[in-house]
Amino acid sequence: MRTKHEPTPEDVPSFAETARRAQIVDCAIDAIAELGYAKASVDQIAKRAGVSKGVITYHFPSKDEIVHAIVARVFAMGRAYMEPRIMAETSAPGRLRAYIESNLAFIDSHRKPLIAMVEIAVGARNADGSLVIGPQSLAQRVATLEELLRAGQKAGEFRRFNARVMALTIIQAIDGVPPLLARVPNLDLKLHAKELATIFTLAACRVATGGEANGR
Amino acid sequence: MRTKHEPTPEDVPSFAETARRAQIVDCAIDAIAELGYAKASVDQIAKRAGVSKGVITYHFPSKDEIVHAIVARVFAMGRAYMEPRIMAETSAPGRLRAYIESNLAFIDSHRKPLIAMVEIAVGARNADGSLVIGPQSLAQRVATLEELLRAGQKAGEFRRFNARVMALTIIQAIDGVPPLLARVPNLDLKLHAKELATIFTLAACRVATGGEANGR
Amino acid sequence: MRTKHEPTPEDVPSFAETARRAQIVDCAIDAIAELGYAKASVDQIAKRAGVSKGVITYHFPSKDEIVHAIVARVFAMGRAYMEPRIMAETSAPGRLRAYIESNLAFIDSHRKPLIAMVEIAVGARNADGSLVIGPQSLAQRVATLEELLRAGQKAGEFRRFNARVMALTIIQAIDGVPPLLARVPNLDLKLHAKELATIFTLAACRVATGGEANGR
Amino acid sequence: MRTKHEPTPEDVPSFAETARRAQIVDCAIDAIAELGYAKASVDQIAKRAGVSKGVITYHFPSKDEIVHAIVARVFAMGRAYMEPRIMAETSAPGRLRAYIESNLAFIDSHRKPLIAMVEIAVGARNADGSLVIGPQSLAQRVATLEELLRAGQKAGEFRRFNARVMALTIIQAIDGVPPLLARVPNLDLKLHAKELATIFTLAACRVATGGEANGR
DNA sequence: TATGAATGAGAATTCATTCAT
DNA sequence: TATGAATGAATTCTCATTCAT
Repeated sequence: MRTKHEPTPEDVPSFAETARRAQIVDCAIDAIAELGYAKASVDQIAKRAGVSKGVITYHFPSKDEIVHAIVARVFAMGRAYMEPRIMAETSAPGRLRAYIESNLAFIDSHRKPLIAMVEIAVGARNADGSLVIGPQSLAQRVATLEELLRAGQKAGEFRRFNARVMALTIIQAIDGVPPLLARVPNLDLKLHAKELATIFTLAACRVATGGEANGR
Repeated sequence: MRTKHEPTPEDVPSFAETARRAQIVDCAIDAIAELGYAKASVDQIAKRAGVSKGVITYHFPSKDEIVHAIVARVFAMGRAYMEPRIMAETSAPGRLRAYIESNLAFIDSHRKPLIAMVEIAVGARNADGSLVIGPQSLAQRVATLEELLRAGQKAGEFRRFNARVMALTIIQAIDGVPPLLARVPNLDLKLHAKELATIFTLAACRVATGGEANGR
Repeated sequence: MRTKHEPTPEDVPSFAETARRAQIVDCAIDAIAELGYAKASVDQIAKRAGVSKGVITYHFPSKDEIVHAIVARVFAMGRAYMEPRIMAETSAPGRLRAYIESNLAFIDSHRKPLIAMVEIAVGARNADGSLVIGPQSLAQRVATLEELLRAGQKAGEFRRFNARVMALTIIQAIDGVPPLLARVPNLDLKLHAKELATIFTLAACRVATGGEANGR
Repeated sequence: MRTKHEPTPEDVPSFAETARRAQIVDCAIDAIAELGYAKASVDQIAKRAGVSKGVITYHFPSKDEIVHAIVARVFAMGRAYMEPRIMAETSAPGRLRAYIESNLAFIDSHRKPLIAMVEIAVGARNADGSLVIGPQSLAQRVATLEELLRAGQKAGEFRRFNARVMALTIIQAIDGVPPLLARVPNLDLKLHAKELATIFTLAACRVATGGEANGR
């Protein structure tokens, strides 16, 4: 997979190598977002990258690995964007609101990658037929949000509810946005984020504070 | 083009014809739900139906028509299931709850068709590249729910909120369920439905009634 | 191929049978002329006849037999049309002119069948790969015309030329007309026939300058 | 889309590319001439070229393009062969004779390509159903020959006749030869050409008896 | 006789992957 | 590293033919 007579340490990819891979991943995202997963052939990706098809297979032994690289990259970018924004808040409702709003803001500023992710989520299968974006990815995100919610319940800021189901529901509502974007491109995501945050704040908080939850 | 003394109408398909088409649609749903849209070839559908590949094309001139038949059928079944259950309620919160719960109940009792619908929604393209399940399908469902919400606002049962966005959000939360099912098959949908209904009741109702909304 | 318990003599086809076969042959001619041989499927023929596909195969065990029936019918009709018109002339040039003009007149009044014949001539192959309209059909027509020409030479009405080649050339010029019609539908065939007749009369008759014309 | 320091023009196909395309066109000609257009599948062409089926589609995105390449090539070769031979003559009868003889000589020395052309002319349809070799190709050839004939009339070398019809007739007589070859392979084309040239020279040139020949 | 469902072979085309240069 | 030619499997669709009713 690598040339054997490499003098530098085996597994440290060169700068050029890294750049090429990044470029290919970018172009693959473009292709998948625009053409759909099924029509995003290696040819199309190569055309967008302005290189020959061979280059792709040189850097990514199989198409699956491109897909995995896309998934890994977008998840990493999402976490990097959201985490500081969530942690900047100190109250549980603040963190919940930050979770929802930063997630949608990330989606808003990375529309193509997220449309591509949706295509991959539904269309891409591993060689054995299993989904590329399987239950684990979701479970991990649910667990993180669940923890946030439970902390709020422990602190008495949230009412008693099934944290697992609430987390799942919030994530579903968020994950529904990218496919929506593919169909309604001029959607106002800021407004949408505010509304979602309000809805779930109203739903999670102790009743008396419901009215205030909407204010900022 | 036909013998002149033909008494029966031209285009009434025979019982056998109808049954075959239904069987093929069923098997196509199975194949798509299990293999994903991309891998659900006509061969696979034929294998599941226990007939030769030619039978499929005999009854459906092209694969696209099978997909359209699936979509039409599932939408029709969904409406048939939900409408009476929603109309049985008289209060706006009751109808909202009925909307959510009957929708998830329908999903629960038709898991495969709805997983197939998700595959189609994201993976299937018309010959011109456009999505088979386009913005119109969504817009129509949103409009229906929006009307329900507005009626509640007019009656003073719901607080003031952007009905369009709320409707969109509710539908998103519901539409997020089938892909969830594909990943977490043992999900408790009854619980999920209750929780969703509570969440959106809390979010939609005038604050004072929030607590009651959860009770039944 | 026939029902066995037929009380009437075995091989006398009933009137209905004959009519059906004629109708099918007609529709096959239409289909081939309009769609081209390759696209003239049994389905298309059946649709034009307003019967089910099975009817076709019932009366014609294989598609090849339909094609052979077309060829036989058109050849027979052509001979029936031309022979009396040729024989009505007594001089050799008169017969030559009658041959050419009656042939083109027949083509003119049977455009579809002759366009179909062209399609068959080039597109149709027997199971063994040989052409359906093979060398024999041509050879027979050439022989007939050759005889006519030789008779004229013997009578001193025609100059000395290679009768075989002249016959071939005339028939080629005639056979070139139907494909021409498919491309130039508003061709004036009467004019064309006159011109052809003149050309070959000039070429065949004894004239003073005949010898020089051949010189270089 | 290409590396920036690329000195060579974008669309100049490599030598190997050109050679492959030529080879494929050659093999397609063979296949069509031997099997007929309908049976000349991509598989057959690939088999003759000794390559896999994929190679064909790699160099020619669709089968239609192979056909168009054949047509373009044969027309170009024909013109290249005939033009100098015609222009070498100075008299109108000389040019007419050269036209006919060089055309048949070209046919004689390129039998397979011309049999293939006939197959394509009748069997090949564009995606929209129109003939691949349509009226324009013919019209263009007719126009060229018509001009030649008119020049001879203007110079007083040819008698008065309808130049359009004469041109059409000559071309038909010539175009009838390749299908003849498919049926009578041992045809003496030299003799045939001489005879055709004589026939049309007799028919076109000013002669004393010309008037009578037309009479009845 | 007639119907129309069923069959299976064969067609074009797309595409991930391999490989020599 | 990069290129682009080559491969062969997979897929959709067409169609002549068979067959039960």
